[in-house]
Amino acid sequence: MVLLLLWPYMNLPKTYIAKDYEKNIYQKWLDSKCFEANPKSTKKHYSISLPPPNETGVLHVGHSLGLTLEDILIRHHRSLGYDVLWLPGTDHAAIATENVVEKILLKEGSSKHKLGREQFINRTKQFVAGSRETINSQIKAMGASLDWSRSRYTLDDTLSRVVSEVFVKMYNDGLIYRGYRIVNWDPNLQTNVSDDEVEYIEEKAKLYTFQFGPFEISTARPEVKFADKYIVVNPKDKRYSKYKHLETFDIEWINGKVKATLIKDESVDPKFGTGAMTITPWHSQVDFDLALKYNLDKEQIIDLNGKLLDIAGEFKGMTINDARPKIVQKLHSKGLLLKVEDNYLHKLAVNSRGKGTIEPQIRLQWFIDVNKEVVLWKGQKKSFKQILQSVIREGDIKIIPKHFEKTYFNWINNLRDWCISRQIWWGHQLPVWYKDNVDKNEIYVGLKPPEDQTGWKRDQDTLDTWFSSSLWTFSTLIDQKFAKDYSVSLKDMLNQSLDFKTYHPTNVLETGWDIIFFWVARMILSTTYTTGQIPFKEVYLHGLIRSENGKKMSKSDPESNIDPLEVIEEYGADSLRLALIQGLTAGRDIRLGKSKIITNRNFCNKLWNVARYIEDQEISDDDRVELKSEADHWIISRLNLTSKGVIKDLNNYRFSDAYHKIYHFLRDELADWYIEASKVQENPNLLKYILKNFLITCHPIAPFITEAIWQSLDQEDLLALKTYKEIIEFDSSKAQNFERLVTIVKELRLIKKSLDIKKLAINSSSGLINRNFETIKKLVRIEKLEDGASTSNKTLTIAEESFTLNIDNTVFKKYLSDLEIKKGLLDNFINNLNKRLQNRSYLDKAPEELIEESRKQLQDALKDLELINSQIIIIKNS
RNA sequence: GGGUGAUUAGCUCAGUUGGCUAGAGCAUCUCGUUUACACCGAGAGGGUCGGGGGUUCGAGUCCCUCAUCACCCACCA
Repeated sequence: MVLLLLWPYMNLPKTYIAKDYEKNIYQKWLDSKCFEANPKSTKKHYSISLPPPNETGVLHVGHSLGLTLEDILIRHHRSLGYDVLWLPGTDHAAIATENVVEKILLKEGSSKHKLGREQFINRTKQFVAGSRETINSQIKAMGASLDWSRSRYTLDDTLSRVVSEVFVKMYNDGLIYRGYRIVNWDPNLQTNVSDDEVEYIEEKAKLYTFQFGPFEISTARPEVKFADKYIVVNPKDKRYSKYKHLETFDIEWINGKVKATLIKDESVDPKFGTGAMTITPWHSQVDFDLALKYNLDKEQIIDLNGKLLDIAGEFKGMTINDARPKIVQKLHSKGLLLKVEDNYLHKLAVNSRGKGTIEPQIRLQWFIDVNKEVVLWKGQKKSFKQILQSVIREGDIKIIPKHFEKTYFNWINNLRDWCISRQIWWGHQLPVWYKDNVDKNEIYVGLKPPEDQTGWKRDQDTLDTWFSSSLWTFSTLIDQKFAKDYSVSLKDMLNQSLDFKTYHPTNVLETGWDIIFFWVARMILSTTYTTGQIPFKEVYLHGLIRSENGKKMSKSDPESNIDPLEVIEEYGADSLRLALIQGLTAGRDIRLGKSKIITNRNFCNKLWNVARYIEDQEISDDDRVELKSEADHWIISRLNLTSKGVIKDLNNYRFSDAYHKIYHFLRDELADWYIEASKVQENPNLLKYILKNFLITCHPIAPFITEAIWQSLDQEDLLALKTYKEIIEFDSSKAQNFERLVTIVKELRLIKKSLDIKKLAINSSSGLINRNFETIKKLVRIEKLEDGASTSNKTLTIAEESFTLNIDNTVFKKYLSDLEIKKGLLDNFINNLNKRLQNRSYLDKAPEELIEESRKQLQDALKDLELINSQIIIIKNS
């Protein structure tokens, strides 16, 4: 006890326990309103829209990465002196949310249809109300410096208004149409989904070959074949050259005779199976396209619940899975089954939400036309497809990393009309009314219901979630006072909203590459159309986070799954942030495991202890900073380099490089060398200066710990409010002297270590060594060699400084082998340089600075070699 | 079938317009308890940069080719 009291007083505890600080610090930031944007400010502006998480979501490590990168960019720009807006919000996530609520209802023995639309929506609102705060508080735990005063939600009045406005505008421009098209129908969820939401799961299935009149046809899906009456072959296929295009055949089939027509079309692959196939236009996109091309009949076989219709005769009402073997059996009994192959690899289409099997259906749906050239962009009428291509091609928007531009173009080239209607209730209901009957042609599309509502019925469908999120960058910046004022047009709403005028286009969209089609492309589409502006100037794509063994993280595998909330609790948000950017490359997946997080927790603790040490120093009252020792000049030169380098890296999205600079400075320069040196040649005011400036540099990357230390330095203001500062001047020749000192210390340590000498003493007439002798003594743990103490003293020269050592001949000779190795390396290097410098072509073609550098390198190397040689001679002679 | 990315130390990865005597973290090994820190310090070992060819004064970096892995898109009757 007594002993403890005698220990020097320390402000800070010995280890940094993040959770003791982070919540308080975040609250302080909130209280100071330092995250709030100020559009009236005369500073330059910088803005990012947070990709809105699902309101019912729980923070996962993918969110953490996005939040970390965006927060770094945001804080970095604040430090650069910008007025900054980072706008948060949540997405209503139509299908996902409806799905969750339906499951809850199912448990209660209820269903959405039992409740009815209004009650169901109320129920969903209730459910959602609680969970939005959950995700937001988890975002705060990451340290994200969002402007919460501007938080938005996709179902806000303003955003809903904009959704309707854009729908109506597109409809009036003829860009939205209603039509019968093949859609991806999910019988489980009773809705269709967009092409991009369909996933394919590979499975083994049976491939059946049947006799179909004179043709043999193969299929994995006999149950849809009832109404097949078109055979398609390739026109170049010689096996079928005796038959003519449009020739008809009477064919015995599942339920008796059918009349079938032959179609010859290039799209058929003659190498697959028999080269002949039948088509089912109602339940296949490709078949549907063929049917359109040749104007063929289309018949529905399967209903919306996945059951067979009347056309199936005796099989009517059966589900597909039940009917399949029975139909095969029937065809077999009729002698029409020729072959069954078992291991046919087949890709099953499923909904990415809920994994229900997709059953293509023809349905009357709403679409956005991507090919109609009526959209005004840069003074020309273009199609959405053309605009999507041109903004990237012409550099209006830059994608980082660049190679994703190819993926993007590839997707756009294959883009079909975007199906925007969904048969669910949670979301933006279509602003569409029908007179009397849904199937009749009288349609009203408007912001408000028809004035005389008698006989009008609103479309029951809602819009694809991505329709509203595609408006996110600008719909969130519109003044909310306009939401219900229909006297103000959409154009005026934009023009009169200061936030929109100030912060749009946003500077960068930061998101995962997996969302480039869903969201990035659609934002460009909707935003250019509505505002005439691009939504963002740059797109930074990050990769997916994988577990340490390279697998996708999943909650079902708790061994490898990293839960950010657990990590924050145990190691702190900063450790997680640092781990996420260590080794990060744009667009590439990263592996994340505990070890990386622990490394960075250790790094935080190192910073903590450096601060602890510095705070313990007696700082003189005047607070004046002055450079005294060579170490002082050196560390300032390093700090300068680090600080400037980090700023440059962050300007260029080089997060990992910035990380390494900070890591290197703290551990290898400040802690290992300068602090140790400063214990001998004290300069506490400078130490504090270095710490403060280093904290400013680190703050965007590790905001919590830097702020915690800043607060403990008795600072009255918040670190979060500080801007980058110029580092004071230094003398570079003095800085270089210290560099030489470092070389000497390293060499002496090596001698002690490799020659296993416990006590080493040196003597020197060198000014550098004598000025810094106490430092060397401390760093190497050596003694001063008394003048004339021994006649067997050996002379060494390192970094141009000579000194004598008290080692005996046998030990000294062991040092020879070290020197020989060094000499070998140096010889090699010199040879290469000589070769290069004697090469005529090199001298002619290489840039002058480079040649100059080579010459200097050679000079230095020769000098080193000379020293080593003389050293070797001394040792050999001793 | 079309496309993209990757292949660098035992592991995870940097290496920006070619200038490299190829780096970092982790792991391994040796040494060390020096009052900021053992969540520490001082050191060491470890690589013919996937193979082959080419362009160049010069290639980890650019081009061609092969191999392996991962992913995306389309198709799969």
